[in-house]
Amino acid sequence: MLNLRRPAGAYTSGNRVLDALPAGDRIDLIADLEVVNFAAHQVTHEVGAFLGHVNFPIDAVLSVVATLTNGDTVEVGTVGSEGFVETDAALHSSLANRTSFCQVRGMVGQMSMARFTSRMATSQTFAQLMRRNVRASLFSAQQFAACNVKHSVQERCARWLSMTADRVGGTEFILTHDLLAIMLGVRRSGVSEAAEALQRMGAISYRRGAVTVKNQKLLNDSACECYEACKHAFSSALRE
Amino acid sequence: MLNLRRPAGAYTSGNRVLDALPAGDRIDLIADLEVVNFAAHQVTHEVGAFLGHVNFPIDAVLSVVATLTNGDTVEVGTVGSEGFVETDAALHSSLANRTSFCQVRGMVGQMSMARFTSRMATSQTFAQLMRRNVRASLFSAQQFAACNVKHSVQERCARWLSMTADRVGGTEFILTHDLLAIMLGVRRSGVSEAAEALQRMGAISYRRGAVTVKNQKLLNDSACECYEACKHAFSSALRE
DNA sequence: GGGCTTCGGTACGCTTGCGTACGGAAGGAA
DNA sequence: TTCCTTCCGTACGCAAGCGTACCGAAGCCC
Repeated sequence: MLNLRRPAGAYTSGNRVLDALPAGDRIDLIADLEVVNFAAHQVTHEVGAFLGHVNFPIDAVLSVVATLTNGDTVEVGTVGSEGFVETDAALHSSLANRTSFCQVRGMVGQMSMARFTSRMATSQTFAQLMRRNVRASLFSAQQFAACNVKHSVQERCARWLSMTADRVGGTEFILTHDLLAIMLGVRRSGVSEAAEALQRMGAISYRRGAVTVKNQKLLNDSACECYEACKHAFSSALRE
Repeated sequence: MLNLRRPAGAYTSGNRVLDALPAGDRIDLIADLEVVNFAAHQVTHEVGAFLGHVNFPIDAVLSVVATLTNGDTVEVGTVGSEGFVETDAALHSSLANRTSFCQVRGMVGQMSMARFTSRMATSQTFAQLMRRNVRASLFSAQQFAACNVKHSVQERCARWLSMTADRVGGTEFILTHDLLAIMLGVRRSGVSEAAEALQRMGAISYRRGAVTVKNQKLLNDSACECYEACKHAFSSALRE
């Protein structure tokens, strides 16, 4: 997953945004990135907090959530190795607009805010990549807004599982129905029913606290269009 | 509304983002802005379109919508004189990620993409203001995502009407129940029922095709927290 | 003024999903 | 092993909102 040095200086970090940089820009990332492990449910930063560094997921999956005054929490963004969550940093702010936390445990490459800011200022390529990613995050949040009002619980479950499966390396990952329900803003038992249906059709199987994707295509097809839309938004942010 | 020149060179455009610029930066806005009138329902740009210019509303209200493959359309952002809709432009892209159109007719200050880009490059103050506004737009889209899944039709109606009332100069504006229903992603008759309730309590009154805010406080109090949250996000983007 | 379109009031049965609750089972802790 | 917590299956009545439909009225066009 993490390939610290290759002969031609083609350092790859494991984060696809950083790896989309031209090889020359990537070499000195070694000095800038500290690889840390995030545990599941570990909060990366609370809303309003000072952003000390920017997190570039390698095989971890991070979630951005909006917290309502009654304590309800709804997921408004998810990021894996195709991005980073600190959109505020890329918009020259060092205060977090939203809380985010680790959804699926794994490695994250951390860049200090100072290094990040300095790279933004000195490398147009870097800055442009970050901005494209912000664009994808905005698109994705907008898509979620429409999705949440137009698509069924089952479609949204499938969407979430599809998205997460893409971001996790393997086919199995840790997840309780309860947490997924909170992310989607629905009942726990609603998720249990949807998961049951997806399992019956052979798309997934699950045991206590973990999901396995059995048939990726079936799962994707059960998801609403928002899965493909967001996937496309993030992948084109890397290539464009 | 539009004050073309004042003695000390304190030109004000009527758009609060532009007017938040230091007086020195504002003077030459005269050359950069063309004030045009948008008709209700006029599309400012379709998704995927080339952005020829950036629209800074003066007394018009613009909406950003996500269009689903079945043709359903849901509002994912609204902007009045406190912002601008072309977040893509501020992120150095000249392609529109979303469709946007004029919700409430009125004046808009248009800046060509070339001028906008050049200002972004030459004035850090300008660029920073634009980025702050993008941040508010992102925050707002995220809030909508949570709102759409957690709040009732009536709360969301009140939220929308409160937001729009703030953006329109006066207390009355043109609006059909049908259009509001489309924006919120709900039934037309659902909006009619909510509007009836808001009218009964004395918050608004309406006639065929138009709404009048009778009691702003009552209306705000009927709205969900998302009204205040978004209002705060956009206003702090101007001050911070 | 007459005709036609658009808009809003209202109603119907129906579906989805909510809130809640209870019990069983998995699996970690002691 | 036993206990205890966490997680999931399932069920119930209920509320919100959907899809649809019909009608009358407002208001525009000719």
